[in-house]
Parts: sequence; C-alpha cells; structure tokens
Amino acid sequence: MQIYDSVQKKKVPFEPIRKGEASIYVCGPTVYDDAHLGHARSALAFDLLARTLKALGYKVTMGKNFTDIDDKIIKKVEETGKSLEEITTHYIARYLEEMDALGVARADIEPKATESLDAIEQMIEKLIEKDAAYLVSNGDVYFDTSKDAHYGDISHQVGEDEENQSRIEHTVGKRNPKDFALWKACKGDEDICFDTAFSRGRPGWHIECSAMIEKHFAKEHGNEQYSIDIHGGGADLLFPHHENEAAQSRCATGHELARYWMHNGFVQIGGEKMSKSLGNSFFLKDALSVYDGEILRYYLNSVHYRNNFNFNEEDLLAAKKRLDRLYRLKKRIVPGKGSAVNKAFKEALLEAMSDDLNVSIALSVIDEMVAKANEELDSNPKNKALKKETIANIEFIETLLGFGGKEPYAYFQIGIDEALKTKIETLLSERSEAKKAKDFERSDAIRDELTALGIAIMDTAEGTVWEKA
RNA sequence: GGUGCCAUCGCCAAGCGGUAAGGCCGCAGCCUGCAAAGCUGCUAUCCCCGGUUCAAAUCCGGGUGGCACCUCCA
Repeated sequence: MQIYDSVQKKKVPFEPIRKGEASIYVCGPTVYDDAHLGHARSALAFDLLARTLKALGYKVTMGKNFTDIDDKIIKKVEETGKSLEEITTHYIARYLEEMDALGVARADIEPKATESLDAIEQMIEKLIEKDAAYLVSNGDVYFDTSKDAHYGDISHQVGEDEENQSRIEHTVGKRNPKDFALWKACKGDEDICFDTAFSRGRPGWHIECSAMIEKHFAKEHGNEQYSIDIHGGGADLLFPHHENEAAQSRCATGHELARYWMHNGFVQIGGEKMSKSLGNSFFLKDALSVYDGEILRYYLNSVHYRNNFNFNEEDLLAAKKRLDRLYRLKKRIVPGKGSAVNKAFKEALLEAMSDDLNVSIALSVIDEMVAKANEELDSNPKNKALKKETIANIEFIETLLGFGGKEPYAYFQIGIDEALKTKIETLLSERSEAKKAKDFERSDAIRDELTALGIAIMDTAEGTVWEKA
C-alpha cells in the first residue's frame, strides 16, 4: 500500500506501527450546523482508505471525533436559546444519519470533546509542567511555539516573515505571536465553562484532537514513536490545526502524533471553495433530498481524494449513468448466489486502490468488467458460471468501494410509490397485449405515457423492464 | 507579501521518462416492429516558450492562467 503523506509531500509505502494493524484518526465536524458536501467528501475519502486497508488484510481502527465545544457552538447557543447539548446531539445525529446514507461505515471510536475533558486537562497540565505552555493573567493558557523545535514541520508554513505575524492577533501576555490558545478562560457570565486546576474555562480547538487521540488511541495502537498510524482531514486543516496538534502532542508525550498525514481536497462550486463566507455552501441534506446517497457516494469518490472536486449536476448525472451500467448488469445476473471473485479483477482493483486510492483506475477496471460480462451474456445469456462470478465480483466492489450492493430493481425504482408502481405495471401489461396484437400505435402511445411519467422502459428477452428515468 | 497545489478530447478524469486508461456527450453499425438497454467501431499528442535525454504529458528553467493555505473551516 502506497499513501501520499502530506508532510513528506510524496507517496510512501504504508508501514504500520503494529504489524497487520492500522489506526486512523480523522478530524470530524464541529457540530453547530448541518454537514455540507465537503464533510461528505472527507468522510468518504477516509472511508475508502479504511475499506482498502481492510481488504488488504489490516485490522483497521477508525476514529472520528465530534468537536462539541467550540465558539461557534456557543454562538449558536446564544442565538437559539437552546442548550449546548441539545444543539450538539441534534447535529451529531443528523451527521451520522447522512453519513449512513452515503454508505460511510461508522467509526470504531467516536470521541467527543465533552467526554474527553479529563484528557484535555491532563495534557495541558503536562505542557505547563514542561513549560511548553503558560497561563496568562486572564486565565487563558497558551502553547509556547518557541519551545517546539519542530514547529512548522507539518505545514512547512512557519516562517519568520513579519508581514505574516502582523496578521495574527496580539493578545496580552502572549510570548510569541504564533502561540495559540490551549484553554480559553471564562470571561464574565458564560455558562459553558469547566473547572480545572489552572482556570475555569473551555478547551481550545487544537488540544481537543490531541487529547482525544491520546485518550482513545495511543495506548492500544501506538508505540514509543507514534500515537497513531494515519491522521487525516481536509486540506484546510493542515495549518494551523494539524501543525498545532502535532506540536502539542510532541511536547506533551515526547513522541510524534502520527506516522502519516493525509489530506483531502475541497469540494468547490463553480471553481471556488465551498464555504459559508462565500455563500455557496451546499448542504448534504439538500443533495440527499434530490439524489440517492449511493449516487452521491459514487460521484464524490470518483475523483482522486487529493484533487479539488468541482461539484456540478451534469457531472453527477454522468456519474449516475456510469453506476446505472453496473446495476443493469446486475439485473441480468440476479438473483443467484455468487461463486468466487475473478482473481484478475480482484487484483486489478486492489492494485489500483493500493496506489494511494487510485479510484479512477478502479472505476475503469469495473467498467471493463461490466462491458465484458455484458458482451458474454449477449452471446450466451445462460452462462451460469459467468453469472455467479459476476455476482461475486459485484459483491467485492461493494465491500471495497461501497456501492453496487442494492437490489437492482430497488436501485432503479427509488422514490416510486406503490400507487405509481401499480399504474406502471398495468400500463406495461396493456402494452404487451398491444404488442402481441401488433398494435404498435397503441404500444408506442403507452410508452410515451410512461415517458411522461418519468419512466424508461426496455424490452429484454425476459420481458419488459422499467426504470425511473 | 509568504507557502503550496493544479493546467490532458466538447465535459469529468487516469497517467509518476518509453511513445495518451475509463466514463458522459457525439457519429456509424449490430440487435429491435420502432425505441430503450446492451455490444462493436470511430473521435486528443497533453496551456505557451526554452532545456536535459536515444526517448518527456511525464524531469529542469521561464512564462501565462486557475485554486488553496497563511484567520473559523472537511
């Protein structure tokens, strides 16, 4: 397995800390709003990584956190009058629901900041002890970036330029402009505060992840050099979030946080990063209300995870058509039991995915398998061995890539209610009567009627089948 | 201002020094009562200019054009 390490800036062989195991921690969402397409892409990318490692035989432990204490959540509390818990549980549930729809496997560990306050406090205390962190007069605790000789190794982005420094807010008592808050003391009557040995307040964003990794991963998955194998997240987290995480952990534990760092590219709309400030966010829930989760999954995963992804509906439609082809093949071979996966097919897929998740190649391997199977079924529709092998092939696609698992008729008939279904069936039997009587005018009229209903039909050797167009 | 990423057929997108995968769209054919579906065939020399090499989309230098990070962000 080769993965691209964004710190070394190149593809490197994946060598796990513990033989046969792989621990992955991905930065999850801050739960103050609905998930957007970017959250989906990140989740999908690392889901693919986990699936690939599993298929290669690794015992994978996946962790994804929920940041449930944060300034933005507190702002939401103030705006809505709801409690912090009400807000975070709501968005966490929504997030998980939507990820389920995309076929993203649940993480093995889903830590929350609110459940990791003990670890956060411990880590900060340790940093203060080592003088890598300091308490200022208002109760804030800052990390002293000058105490970490390797600060900047992750993002390569920490220079001495004055221009840059001038952009960073100077807070009273900070030793260095780049020092960042580990703990924010309560100012006034804020009620979302926690008591600690150093002050009453709440954790900063960066320390949450470091502490959660130490609490939930390091003991079981790390060694004396690294806490986890792979740390992932969106490319925008590289700096400062991951730089700061790495620095804190290094200073607190004496070893590196992660052996590899992987970052996914953005989802863009019209060539620009999707973001709240640009007003071009696309919520996952809105996409899911129009498109099936499986199609969104296929589409969002069809571009290499490191590239930026320019979202648009035409491309999504093209992706859907490509997935349709797989399901049409599945229609031809189902029902039945699978035999063994075609060896060459399986190897080709694994080889593609082992190369830093080269999905494009994997998808082309699938396209070729589909075309070849269709060709053979055209010449010999009763080829049982081929059918069984193809069933197994598609099952393998499902485990490795997470699509193709649906019952094909269900796939093509999503969103069609029973009443419409009955109507379609009635029209279709009327049409076959007409066809039998060679009343083609009538049968074509029925087909037009179905087209108007958004239904496409196709006559096969086994009879007429229909799909939602 | 600093730091990166990217530029391949109408569109999406592989390629990682050895002579351009795959999909969508389009065209032609087979099949079909006609369609649809499926199958077959056809469709690019890789932003520009230099250089290295027997050989470059792939490496180096210089342009041009996009995008991102440096501030909360997947």
